[in-house]
Amino acid sequence: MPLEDYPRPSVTVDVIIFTWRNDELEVLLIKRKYPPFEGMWSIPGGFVEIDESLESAALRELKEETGVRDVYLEQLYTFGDVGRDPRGRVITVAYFALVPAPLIDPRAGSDAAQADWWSIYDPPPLAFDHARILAYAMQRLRYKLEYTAAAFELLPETFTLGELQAAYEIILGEELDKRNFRRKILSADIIEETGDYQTGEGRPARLYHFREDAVAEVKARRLFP
Amino acid sequence: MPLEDYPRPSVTVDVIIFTWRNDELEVLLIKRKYPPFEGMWSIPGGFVEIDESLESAALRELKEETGVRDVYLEQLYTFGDVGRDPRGRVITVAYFALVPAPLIDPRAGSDAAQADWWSIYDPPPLAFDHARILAYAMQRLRYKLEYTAAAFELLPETFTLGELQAAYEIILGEELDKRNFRRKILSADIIEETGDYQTGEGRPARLYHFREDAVAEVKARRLFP
DNA sequence: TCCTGTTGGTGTCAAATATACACAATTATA
DNA sequence: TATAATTGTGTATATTTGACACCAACAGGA
Repeated sequence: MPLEDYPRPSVTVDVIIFTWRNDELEVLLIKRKYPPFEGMWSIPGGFVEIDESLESAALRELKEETGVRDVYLEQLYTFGDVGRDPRGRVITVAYFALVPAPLIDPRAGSDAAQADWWSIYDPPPLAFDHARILAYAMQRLRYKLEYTAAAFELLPETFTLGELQAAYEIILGEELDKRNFRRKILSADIIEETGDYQTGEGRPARLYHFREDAVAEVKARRLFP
Repeated sequence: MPLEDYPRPSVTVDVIIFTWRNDELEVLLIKRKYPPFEGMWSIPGGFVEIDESLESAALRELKEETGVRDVYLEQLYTFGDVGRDPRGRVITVAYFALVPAPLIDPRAGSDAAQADWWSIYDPPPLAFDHARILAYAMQRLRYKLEYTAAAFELLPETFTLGELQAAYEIILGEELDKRNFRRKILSADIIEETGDYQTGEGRPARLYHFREDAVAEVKARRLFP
């Protein structure tokens, strides 16, 4: 049973990268340089080569298009509707990742595609069915935050409890009680004080950092009811 | 940017079908009639045609190979490692479904492939990387049961609380307290008494049925801690 | 027919967890 | 130095979970 006898779907990978920036949730998008959808924004991605795994392809595309490397990818969903790409039948395996914004300079992509962060709440029109993929990724992110402490992966290395709570509230879309939030996070034993303080308007806030040795454990743990 | 210029991966769909039969969890497998892995058992599936969606392909293959139709499929994961199929580069999108055993006669497949139920706890050696896919599906099923009331989808139309609890216990791999289990299930308001009883050894047991109008609601709800 | 084995069905109390809620402490800035 | 803004803290109540033991109803065999 040969494999190349009749027309078959092509396969791409797309990677949704979220971060926390400017007090809101943002996503990394690239501006398309070629047709179709030339000049429109889209989720970074590209075709899977014959000799690379899906995850390798996702990491390669990400590096080529955005300069981003060394991120932890999680498979999101595979979108395969017939009409989703005007070039022909293309099935895309979507991945997503959470990264701290300061680690990434979107303009470092080696093929100089224009890449930039966009607010999740005010994204540009997107190519293909990428708006749908983005919506699905958002839903998954909310789900993930409800069940785990994943928000740390979005924040910078040190952060205050106020910032952490703000991130949870915006992503989950509901207000949380300050005292209950702090108690839950602190008793979960996944962050530690750095000893430093962040100053600004109002009383200075303690800075915390995520306990890296708790990553694996935390990823499986349920934090919010 | 043409789509057919260089070698690309092929795409298949595989469908893991679980049911509850003979007081255990079973999975539907088919015996391969052609190489590779001729004569070995495998998860039903096949190539995605150019003009059908992934889910359509999954339903079609399922009907062709097992006679099973009208099941609700959920996308599981996409497996795309380079060496997983000896015929060449094949990426497979795996789906899974929960069905009540009595609804299905595995031998009704139109191309007369041999299809049969196998215990999850004693499966035959499987072709390709299907053992891995099956293990992943099992994990997902357990996860699903922990978080929702999905076990109903496996049982026949009417069932006793004893049967329901037994299914949960075997799938989750732990014993549950009878009184607490009943309290939780009944207070969740997702099953109703039929009014009939099932007789047998010991005191007759009330029969219940799942409240179909609660399906959507229940799928999102968390039942076990 | 009655004894026995087997499975079905029920309530309570204690512990753990979640929720609601208000004010003093510390700084920047006007 | 007064004011505005933000951080940081404890307790009481309600809800949920977990542990636990006995009687009820039937089948089958003595």
